[in-house]
Amino acid sequence: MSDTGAAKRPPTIDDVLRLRAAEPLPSSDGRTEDGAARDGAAPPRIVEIARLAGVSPITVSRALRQPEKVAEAKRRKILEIVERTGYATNPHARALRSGHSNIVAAFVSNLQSQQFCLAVQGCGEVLEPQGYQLMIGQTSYSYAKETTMIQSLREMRPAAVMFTGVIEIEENRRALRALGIPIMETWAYPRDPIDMLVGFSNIDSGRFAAEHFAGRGYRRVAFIGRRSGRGALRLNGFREGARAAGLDIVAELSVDRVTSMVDGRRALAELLSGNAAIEAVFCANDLLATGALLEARRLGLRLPEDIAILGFGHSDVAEELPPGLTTIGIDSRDLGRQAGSMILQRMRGDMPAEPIRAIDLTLTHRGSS
Amino acid sequence: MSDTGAAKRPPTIDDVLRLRAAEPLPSSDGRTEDGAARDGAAPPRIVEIARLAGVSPITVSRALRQPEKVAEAKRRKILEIVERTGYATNPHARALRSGHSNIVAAFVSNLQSQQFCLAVQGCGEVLEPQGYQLMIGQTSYSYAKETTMIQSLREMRPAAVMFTGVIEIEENRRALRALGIPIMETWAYPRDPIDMLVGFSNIDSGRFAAEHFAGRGYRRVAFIGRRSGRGALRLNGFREGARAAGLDIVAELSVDRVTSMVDGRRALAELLSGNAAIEAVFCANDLLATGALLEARRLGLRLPEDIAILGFGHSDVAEELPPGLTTIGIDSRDLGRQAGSMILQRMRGDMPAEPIRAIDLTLTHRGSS
DNA sequence: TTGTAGGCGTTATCAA
DNA sequence: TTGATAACGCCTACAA
Repeated sequence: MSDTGAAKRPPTIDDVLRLRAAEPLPSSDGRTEDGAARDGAAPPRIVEIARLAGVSPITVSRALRQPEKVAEAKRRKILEIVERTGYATNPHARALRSGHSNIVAAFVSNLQSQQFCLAVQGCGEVLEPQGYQLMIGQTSYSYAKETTMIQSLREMRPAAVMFTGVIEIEENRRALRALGIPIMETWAYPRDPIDMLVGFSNIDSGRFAAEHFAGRGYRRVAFIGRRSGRGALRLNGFREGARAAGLDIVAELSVDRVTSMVDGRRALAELLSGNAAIEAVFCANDLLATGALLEARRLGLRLPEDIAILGFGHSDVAEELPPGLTTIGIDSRDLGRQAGSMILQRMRGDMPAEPIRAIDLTLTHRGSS
Repeated sequence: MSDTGAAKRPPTIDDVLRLRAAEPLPSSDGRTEDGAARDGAAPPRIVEIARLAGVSPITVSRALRQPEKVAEAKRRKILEIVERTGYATNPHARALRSGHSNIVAAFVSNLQSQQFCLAVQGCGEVLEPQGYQLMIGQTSYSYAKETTMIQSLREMRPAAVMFTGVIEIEENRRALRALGIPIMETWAYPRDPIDMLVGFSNIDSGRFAAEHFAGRGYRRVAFIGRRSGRGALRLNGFREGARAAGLDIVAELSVDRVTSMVDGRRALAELLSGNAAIEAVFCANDLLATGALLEARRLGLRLPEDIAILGFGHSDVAEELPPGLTTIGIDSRDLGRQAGSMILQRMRGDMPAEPIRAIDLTLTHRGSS
């Protein structure tokens, strides 16, 4: 049925042919007298701008790329014509000749993660006004896919690459380095990033969690999370912090899947079915923590009196679920913005004074702990 | 602090210079004897493949693009060499010469929407294995941004464009049509899509909601949602359905912002503070519905006895929040996949028999209604 | 400060 | 079925 309220309309042959009819070229060069292109006409080329300005094409190119090298009056005239005609450089011709495009490749581990998307958005906010286009790809946490995508970069010739994560495979690290362009890694704090980094220590976040529990007077604590990747780092930090603060980690529950809250529900149920009396649980991410929180409420437990729950990720649902989830995390959009501006600086040829930046971890305290 | 546990390390000059050292070219043409490129070497070109195969470049090009036009033996040899050397066509040279790239532009209204991201993912799943790259942009529900991005397409020369929405501005519709490439609109069911459509009727979803309420025996119903865009369509359908089923719409609450659950909380609170006794509320999206559900529980209301709540969007949180949110929606990933395969068909030059496809709306019944 | 010459890597066109 | 030729639009290198 149609949104206009009419009965469902079978597509007519007109629908099918409409596109074919779209491109009549009324005048010889498809352009009005002032050089502005009309719909359906080929966009203006640099030679056209040059002709209108009475200069050579290379001068137009310079007026756009290195304005300081073109005489004031000419530059103004050229830019005015560019504006009027809506001229835009053909990015493919530029990439072909100059060897690099205006595309910045951004790889997220998972498009479903609000935090990763926020980081990419932040990065785009900085880069897009400068004429760069973000090309977003999803690695799906798969090394194979990561490798394929990194290989495809050789031909794409992006101006820079950014990841919501760090690259661990040495071969991929080498391939990226060999591109000779700015590479940004994020979301961790490795000893030796490929090129640039805006990250935070996952180990610290575990320590932070332990310290928080200690400060609130909990002694018998537990961990839920993955035993690989970032989860493992958070666990290591949690252990360290617990030892330092004299806490007992009475249980560590490893989950393989972290795809929905159900995984967190199950994990908490399993944890509670053990013998150890648990006062507080640190969940390595908010999806697990949210599931755990819901399960605790379903079981009629009071939070935080019967059990305290702490998550990681600053997810927005966390705020709304009574009694509110306490969560450790970063400002992902800010991470993206910082990454974007460092990338920008590098693309302009400057080396940032600090190619490695740390983002602050913060704890948002709510009712669950 | 570092994830390796070491103390925070100030970046050394090595960090800064590492990238500079990345590209030594040990042999004259930076390539091993079998033609395979090494890290840091320029990737092989089509002439190199042609030389190795003892044919002309154009034959290599044909072997890749129109294999049926190349003799069996030659084709096999060429493809074997392509495989061995890791040759990949330079996309910029191809785009420059042929006039179209392998990029498919995908515009989402909002990257934070899981449903939109799912649709884009589904589309990518179909297109990427065929060698197309998805370039994702965010319009932020802004006409200005939409217009800018559409203009930039003229130069990007994508192979196709997809939107999680429909284009309303006539100028943008014309600009898109003038690109002469497949255009895919989604998420609604307008009378006259630009080119292709995989959509569903937002009006129908409102009718569906009213019918559901009628079937469950609710009489006094209400609506929460935006008065513009899709929200307005859902309201129209809800009104129609209510009239047909003999329901009383005792309140229609318009919200301007739908950015967090808080908006839904507030809306329900406001609704309940009115005089009308309300039995059931249809919320135009799940974010609002989730907020409303939480608010109802906070107020100690029983769902669905004291108040029934119905959402739209099949969001995943909806499942987990007790007593479970009843929600109308579509399979977004499937929408994306269908869109992708129609786009693919068009890019290959075939016209799909049905350029307009309807996606089924389904209702997932849970405890809230 | 401006311009000339030429080529980036591929594919359209036409000829054989 | 294959190849020669030229051109896509721009920018690097060099010259004036």
